[in-house]
Amino acid sequence: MDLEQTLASLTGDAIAKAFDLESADPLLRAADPKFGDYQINAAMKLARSVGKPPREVGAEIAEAIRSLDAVAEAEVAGPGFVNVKLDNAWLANELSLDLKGDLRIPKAEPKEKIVIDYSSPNIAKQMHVGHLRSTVLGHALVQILRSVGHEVIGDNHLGDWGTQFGLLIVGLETWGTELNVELESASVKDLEQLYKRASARAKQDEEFAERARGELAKLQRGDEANLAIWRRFVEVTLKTNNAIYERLGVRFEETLGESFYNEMLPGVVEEVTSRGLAREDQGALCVFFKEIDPKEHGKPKMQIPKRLKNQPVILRKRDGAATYSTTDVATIQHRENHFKADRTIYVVDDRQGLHFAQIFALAELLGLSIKADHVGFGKILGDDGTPLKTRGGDNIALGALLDEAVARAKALIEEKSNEGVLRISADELDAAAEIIGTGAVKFGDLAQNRTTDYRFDWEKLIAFSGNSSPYLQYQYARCRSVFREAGIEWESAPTEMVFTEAAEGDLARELARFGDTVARAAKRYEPHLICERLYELARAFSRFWTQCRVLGAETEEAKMSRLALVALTGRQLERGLELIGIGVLEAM
RNA sequence: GGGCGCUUAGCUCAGCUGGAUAGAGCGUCGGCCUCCGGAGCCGAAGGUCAGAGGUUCGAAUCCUCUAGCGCCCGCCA
Repeated sequence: MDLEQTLASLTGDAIAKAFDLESADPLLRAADPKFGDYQINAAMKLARSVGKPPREVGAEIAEAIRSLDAVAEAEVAGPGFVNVKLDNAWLANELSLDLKGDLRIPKAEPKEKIVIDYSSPNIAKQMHVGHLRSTVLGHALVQILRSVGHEVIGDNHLGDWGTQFGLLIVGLETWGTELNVELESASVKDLEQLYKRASARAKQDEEFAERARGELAKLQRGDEANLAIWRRFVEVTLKTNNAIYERLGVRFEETLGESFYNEMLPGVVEEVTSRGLAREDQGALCVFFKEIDPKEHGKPKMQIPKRLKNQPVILRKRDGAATYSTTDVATIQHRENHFKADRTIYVVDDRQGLHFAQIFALAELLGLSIKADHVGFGKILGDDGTPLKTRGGDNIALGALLDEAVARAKALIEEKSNEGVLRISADELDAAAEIIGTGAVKFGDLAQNRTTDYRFDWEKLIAFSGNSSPYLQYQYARCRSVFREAGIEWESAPTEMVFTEAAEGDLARELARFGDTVARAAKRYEPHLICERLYELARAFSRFWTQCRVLGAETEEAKMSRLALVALTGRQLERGLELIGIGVLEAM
């Protein structure tokens, strides 16, 4: 259900009617529980225009909304706050509808077609922690936006074209035999080693660098031999990455790397130039935003952001090669023209903020109407507050990171199983560890506000207590366990509810907020809101669990009602975790 | 030099369009297992929200300035 939207509209109408207004914003806010469930703060704002003291206005608002079915109590307090307590019977009915109606997540209006650009690893390099946030966040956003009704295309914009391939080809020629690396059997790790070596050599050895540039040029001209090598690089990298995507439960609708846009680049350059948006400078073709007047490009209302004025965008280097800016312009055009997308979202770290601001401004000047958002995020830091690396200073491979998470999960599951706290048998151990371990990594990442850097901490992640995914998975397993105990199918849970105990009402109030949270997470691109919601829900459930007997309830009606609460809790935990890409276990 | 961002409890972090006494987790201290799963529940201690001004009935939140830290800025992506 969409509790907040429903309440806001019900109370807003009531207020408008009471004060004879066209419409009114109730300024509805979730309240501190000691004051009620929600509070309406419109009285302070309305007081002036109505010409009455705020408290008096508040009293009238309280009076006006008291008759609503959804409202059990409404009282004015303090300077004019109106504290609202929800009606249990109304709430029970709404939650019952949620249970029958697949949670009734509110749909976004209008429905849009959205291309989400995420993960985007480079070819011939292992995926590392640097790709974790983009992959996990992007995947979560795909599912969240889909759940509110959008049509979403996930696109893996591979770094599969560029200068590294010249170096790789020459590196392979030079050290392939020595390092026992053959094209047919090379692993991504091998390629990464080759690249490092070649890159270092090129910095000191001009002749070597020149050879690399030569091979690159051949590749870019479409030389068959080099293309074959390049294809092999792509193939082996994708195969390795797919194993990781599989573990993460990530699937892309499209994998259109930079190379895909290659043949469109001259057209982009031509178009930008012919529209008078670019000019040559020091041999490079550049866009100088400070010289552009949007009015002359049919964009009278457009403001060029201040941050774009001081540096140009380079579309073509002195050597004639296009840059990633050009590719990104081609990409955004393709998303509008080919996919007919209404919106495109780039899940790429914050450091590229300026780049995307440039691309979006350029796209607008070129007359594109697609909406574009850069969903940036901060860095993952180690214990010492610097970007997370291995002791040797290398990036930590994503596969290795997941392995460690799973190993740590496994050790802890074994320990807890021995203590009798968990009931995971030996033959379920590996599968459970995989779900719990990878889930913990994802949750640890997604639970953070994406815009800030965060400190990666195994202890916190795998401690399995507090705000963590294992805690949520555990509460879910409890939900399922009651039904097994009761001998009732999980799918055919009772749906009618009656609340008598405080803990039931408290849990119901948490359950009522699920839809609003998903809607907000979708609107703001913030999966951490879902993490927060699920954690609040799980805590309320756990309190309910200690205070209310389910199977041992006093009456049959109470038992059925509590089973319904348990079922709805379980469904929200499962769906919420699914939205952020985390699996559950029926028992653990 | 220009631009973007950050600064909240001992530590790690939430805090939405401005609302009442700023919240969690971890850690610390103290309670709770005749009862459906204790990875649990209840409670306590712990804060000049970096600092100074301003707007407002009301500011952690909006504006300005200052300090500290981080990141970005023409031929890498």
